Amino acid sequence: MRTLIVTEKDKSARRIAEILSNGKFGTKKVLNFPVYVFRKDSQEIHVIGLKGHILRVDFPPPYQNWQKVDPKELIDAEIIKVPVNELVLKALKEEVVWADELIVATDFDREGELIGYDAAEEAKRVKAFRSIKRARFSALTPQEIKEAFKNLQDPYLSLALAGEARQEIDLVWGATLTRFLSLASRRLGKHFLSVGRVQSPTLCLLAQREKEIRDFKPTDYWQLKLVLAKNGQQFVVNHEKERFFDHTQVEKIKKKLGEKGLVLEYEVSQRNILPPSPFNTTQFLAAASNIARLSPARAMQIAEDLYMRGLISYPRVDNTVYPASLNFKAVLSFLKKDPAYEEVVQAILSQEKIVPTRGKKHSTDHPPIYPTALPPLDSLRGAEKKIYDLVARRFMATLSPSVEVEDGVVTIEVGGEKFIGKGFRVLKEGWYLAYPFFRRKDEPLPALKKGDWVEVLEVRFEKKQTQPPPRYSSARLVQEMERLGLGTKSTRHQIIQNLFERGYIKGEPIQTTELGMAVAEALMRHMKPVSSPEMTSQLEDEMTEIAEQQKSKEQVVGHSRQLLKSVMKGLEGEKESLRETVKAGIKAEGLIGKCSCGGELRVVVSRKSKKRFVGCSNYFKPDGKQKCSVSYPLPQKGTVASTGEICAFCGAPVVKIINQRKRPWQICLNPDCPSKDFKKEEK
DNA sequence: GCAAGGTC
Repeated sequence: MRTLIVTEKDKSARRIAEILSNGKFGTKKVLNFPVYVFRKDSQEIHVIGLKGHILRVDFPPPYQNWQKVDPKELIDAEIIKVPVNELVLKALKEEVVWADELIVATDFDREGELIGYDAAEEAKRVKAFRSIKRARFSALTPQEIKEAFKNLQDPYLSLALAGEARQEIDLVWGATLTRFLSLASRRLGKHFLSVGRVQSPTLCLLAQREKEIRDFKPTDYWQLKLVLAKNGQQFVVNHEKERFFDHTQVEKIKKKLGEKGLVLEYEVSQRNILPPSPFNTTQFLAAASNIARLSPARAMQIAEDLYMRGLISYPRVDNTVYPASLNFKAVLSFLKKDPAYEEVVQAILSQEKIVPTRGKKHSTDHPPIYPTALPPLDSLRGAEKKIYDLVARRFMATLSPSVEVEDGVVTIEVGGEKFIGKGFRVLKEGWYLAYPFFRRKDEPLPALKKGDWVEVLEVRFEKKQTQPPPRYSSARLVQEMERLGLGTKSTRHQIIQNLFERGYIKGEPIQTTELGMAVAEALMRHMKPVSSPEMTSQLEDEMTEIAEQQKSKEQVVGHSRQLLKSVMKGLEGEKESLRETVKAGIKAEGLIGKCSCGGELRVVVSRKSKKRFVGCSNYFKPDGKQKCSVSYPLPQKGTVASTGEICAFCGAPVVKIINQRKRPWQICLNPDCPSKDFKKEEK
């Protein structure tokens, strides 16, 4: 008997061969693809790993011409399956010819079932099989694998069909609306405007936040702080009223303040800060962005590379709970060989009992991301090193003891007003030793007790502005997408990358471009279903129904097609307005305001100095001679955003400068504006 | 040149 086992990827093919053969297997190459070979009793077994999906869905060639086909026609068009990679398919078929029994051992989830189904269908086209069976397992452990192959099941057809429904619905909606929007706004070729079940709600989320920021009207407020000292040690306290919206009130208080303050209350308390949970993809991407300053797409690319080199475990994972089978001591013992980690490992091992943290998401797909080997000396550089270090440190942090801190709160009376001071001190470093990235600086209060007198050294009167909600960082966005059920662990970073490539978003934290705003507006107004995450959650429900045979694939896809038809009906006669919306958006990009000559002021980058400034669109008049020489300098760092406002003093446009990690900053563009002299005087 | 989902 010749048995062929097909898996989703090479790594699992090898692992399965290893487990079923008790380590005694050979490797051969078929068209350069590894095939793992062993014997069991009278059975000859080959294991081959695919590379994910082997087929993808598409429309037949006549539908490929965007100009000649009305997008509406795509809704009911035939859908064909085409090979993703001819070589993989060829290698599979060669093995199929050899075998007389087939076992599908792809991942046990919807997409895995579909990959297995496609593989089995392709195999059946080569020859008839005595049997096609399915091994179901949810982890690549010896127990699970051996059990699964002892209890072979039938393929789970309805689960595969649910996967097909997902593919077809995504294609039909994506292609129809992408083409419609692109044609309507005449954005063709590489400038096409994409629409999709996951990317579009994500864009709308960002656009809504952008709108809130744009519409936000900042209010001035003042803070009153005192620098105090006790026995020469300085500390800062805030007035109990944290924000004053009327500065005359602060002036009054300032006059009352004396040179001494009385301690009314002083409290010190201790608390523990628990170590972080193990890394799943989302948590990892968030940390890579916040700590290593890498985009999710870049971080994922590096993680995949480290995984392929055997240095970290599988990076595409939802699970945040280590399996019982993970040997912590073994990992710690190789980490200990790195001088940078030696002390940390010692601290972990010195605990009476090592208890790893657990996250909220518990599944058995893969273990959370952890280091699997120490990289050879100097083999990693730059970003690779950062990512490995992050994974190693996070792993060690999850096994480390809690951090112990001390909080101090003091209430001090000065001139009849109450001021509050807060102190913070780390008592035991705990997991900070492994993972120091978010360690707060110690800001201890001096030793104080009720009734003590302290000296007032300085009165600080600070003017501030209320802040709009923050922009999403890539890290926050990945987390938000996970929370809303948008995309998967393997696709979220790519979807965000896509939005960047389409020109819908830019920068970090993420800013929605004018084009992105225009597209989002069109989506929310005329393509409602794809503008919200509900389409995905509904699709998930319906796919469960297909898998459980409560609905047929045809029913679900058919219903989805009807809905799309009604969306397209609503778009009839909207082509012109869509085109105008998009056109206006593109024109508005970089626009700062009106020039006194009637021209438009926009951000221009000097060809010579590569520096940016604000220039007028009438710099050259059509006759090529006369010109408007109005220009304003700009700070060279940060994003420049139009506020639509003009300065009350000089009439020049007011812009917002958004600098990473600084608070947004509104300025009048005119460097000689009288308002600036006024401010100098105020200080 | 369309989507989203696997994997490299």
